[in-house]
Amino acid sequence: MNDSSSTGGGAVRAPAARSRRRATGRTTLADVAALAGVSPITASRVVAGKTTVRPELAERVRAAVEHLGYRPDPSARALASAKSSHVVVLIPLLSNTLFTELLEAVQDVMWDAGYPIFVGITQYRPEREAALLDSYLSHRPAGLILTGFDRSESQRRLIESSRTPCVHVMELSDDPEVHCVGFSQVGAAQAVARHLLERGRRRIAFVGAQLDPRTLERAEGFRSVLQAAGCHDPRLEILDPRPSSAALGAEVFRRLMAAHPDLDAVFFCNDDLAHGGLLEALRLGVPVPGRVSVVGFNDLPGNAQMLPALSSLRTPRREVGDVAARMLLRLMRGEPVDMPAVDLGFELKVRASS
Amino acid sequence: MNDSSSTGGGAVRAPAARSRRRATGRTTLADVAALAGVSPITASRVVAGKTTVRPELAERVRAAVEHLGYRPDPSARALASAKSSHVVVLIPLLSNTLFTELLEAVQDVMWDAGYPIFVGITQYRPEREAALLDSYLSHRPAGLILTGFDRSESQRRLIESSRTPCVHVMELSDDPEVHCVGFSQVGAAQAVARHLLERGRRRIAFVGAQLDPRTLERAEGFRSVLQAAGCHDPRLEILDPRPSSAALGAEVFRRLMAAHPDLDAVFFCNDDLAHGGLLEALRLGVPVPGRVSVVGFNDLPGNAQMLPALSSLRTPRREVGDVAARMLLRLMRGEPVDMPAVDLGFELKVRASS
DNA sequence: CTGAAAGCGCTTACAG
DNA sequence: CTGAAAGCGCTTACAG
Repeated sequence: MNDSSSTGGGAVRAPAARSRRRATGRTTLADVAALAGVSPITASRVVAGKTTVRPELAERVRAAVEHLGYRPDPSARALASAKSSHVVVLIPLLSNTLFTELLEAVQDVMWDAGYPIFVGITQYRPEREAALLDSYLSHRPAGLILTGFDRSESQRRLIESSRTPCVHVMELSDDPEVHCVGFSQVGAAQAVARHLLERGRRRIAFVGAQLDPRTLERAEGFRSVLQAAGCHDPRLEILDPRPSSAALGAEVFRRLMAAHPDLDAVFFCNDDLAHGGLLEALRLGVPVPGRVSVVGFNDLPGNAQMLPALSSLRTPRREVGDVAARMLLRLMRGEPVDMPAVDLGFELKVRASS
Repeated sequence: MNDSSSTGGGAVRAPAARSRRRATGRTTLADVAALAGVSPITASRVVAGKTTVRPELAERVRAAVEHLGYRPDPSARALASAKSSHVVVLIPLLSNTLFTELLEAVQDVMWDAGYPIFVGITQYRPEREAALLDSYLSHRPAGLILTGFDRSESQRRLIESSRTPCVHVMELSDDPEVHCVGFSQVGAAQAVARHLLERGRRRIAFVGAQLDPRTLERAEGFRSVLQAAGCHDPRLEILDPRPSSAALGAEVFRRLMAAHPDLDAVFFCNDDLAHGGLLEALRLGVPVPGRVSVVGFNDLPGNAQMLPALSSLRTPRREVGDVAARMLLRLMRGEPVDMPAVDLGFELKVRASS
């Protein structure tokens, strides 16, 4: 009941007294200050959570805010302080559960901290990311979360000169100036390769799609281990530029089996590829893991239901999102950060397929 | 080379002449106007794309914008015009490909039109949606895209009173005041039920999870057709409140087969449930479609790879996103919209599983 | 701890 | 078609 008076205030106050007035009808900080009997600056300080206000006054202001249903105007705030109160997150795409889980974790933390997030989809295209960065940076975001490090020198300078706190996710850097949260893509792929070698496999194929930087790092890790074991065959390294999908996994598995009947293991760089491969094995009557071991990557939901259940390298994407968001929050507040690079590791989930 | 002078301008112009000046170093519309030799208002009109400026002046302004690398400040713009230039999209979650595809389509259209989008995840929780709406509306977005109609009267009033152009997606309404783009959830489920009846199935189960409004509408459509055919058995209607997943689909399928050995078809309300069901059938040795037909919903990627390939009802989520975004753009520009409700239909993809 | 003044960068209304 | 003035709602310095 009383609430209605706070929004319908347009008719009550400043009734077209001054002709040039542009009435938006919005409850402003001035309204709050007037009701609390303080100056707008003091009201501003209370609303912004500064502690330099006498408790008694602060209480009066809070009561006024409550009574009027006051909500600060983000635009006015951003204009006056030269800083917006939202966070920008740039990810390659939404069609990989990896990124949606990361995003949800970031959003959970940022929402609690009062920061809405802008999500930009780069589609793994550098020009698209550059355009997004350019556009979003003009909003002067409070913080920035970027996927990986694959960008041009001029973009790095753009970010640098904007002085926007920034955290990179999914990869690690040695540069102490760079803040990042992730795990070793190379190391993760090495763990999978070693696992297959330990299972006695020697003719091991690697299947990567999309060919983004992280996929190439995994290929590198895989290759290094196989070369050291003296069983690396470049013909078993399939790098397909098309986007990752079950259909592609099935297609590649079929081709591999036809060309290399002695194949005894396949490491798919993504679980959806592996699902396709596993189903194709079923279709072809190739026993898994009897004849061929199959391992996926990321360990997205659904692996346990596969036939056989799919072994996969579990990547900590929720944790990455969570830790990265908290780190960014510290940077945004100017608080010290323990370590610029946080390695969250990974875990090989061995199931029936290997 | 020349570009660097536009950003490094802080040292060049207004060198701490007036003491109170807060130097942001940003290139402003005033800089553009000065260089072009026009007033800021004229420059503003050119930048905003108004046609009421003499071509010659407009050209000078555009050249100045180009030369200085001027980018309008969104906050200042929003404050002065009482309108932001971004669009808010509220969806239940990111873990359903349905919504990520819809989102990508919306983003594609809005990006081209120059509107960044804010994405809010409601997690199917009304309180969460209410909080998001409250927060995002305070930014005075240029437009709003909402999933479905399931919200309280007070929220509807909040949206209404904000006068934000709004389009609803995934469901249809009769109300001519309401703008929406979607298809008939009831009709889609009826199509699946009829298809199974035509296949000679009589003991048909329905499996729905999450129990959001659209799932319940599908249950309703399914029920109506089976009742009309005289073969509705309430015990075969499984409505599970847990989130949809392959694991849940597998679990429910196993339970159903154990309790009702005479079952001859299952309609899963989501493809991930159906995938789990199909894999469980393989595991149990239940022939599909020999003994049991299986149909999914949405027709997300990967159905063709399943064993057997999964029949599913294809929903037009990309088209929904695309059409909804274009409709919203028209509303935002105050242009007339042909029809307030656009029904995009659906298509039953019959594959080997039914 | 508190406040009067100025300013953030743009656009709205009003005159010409 | 063009512009001088005022204002959007807040915060930053600067004084007390």
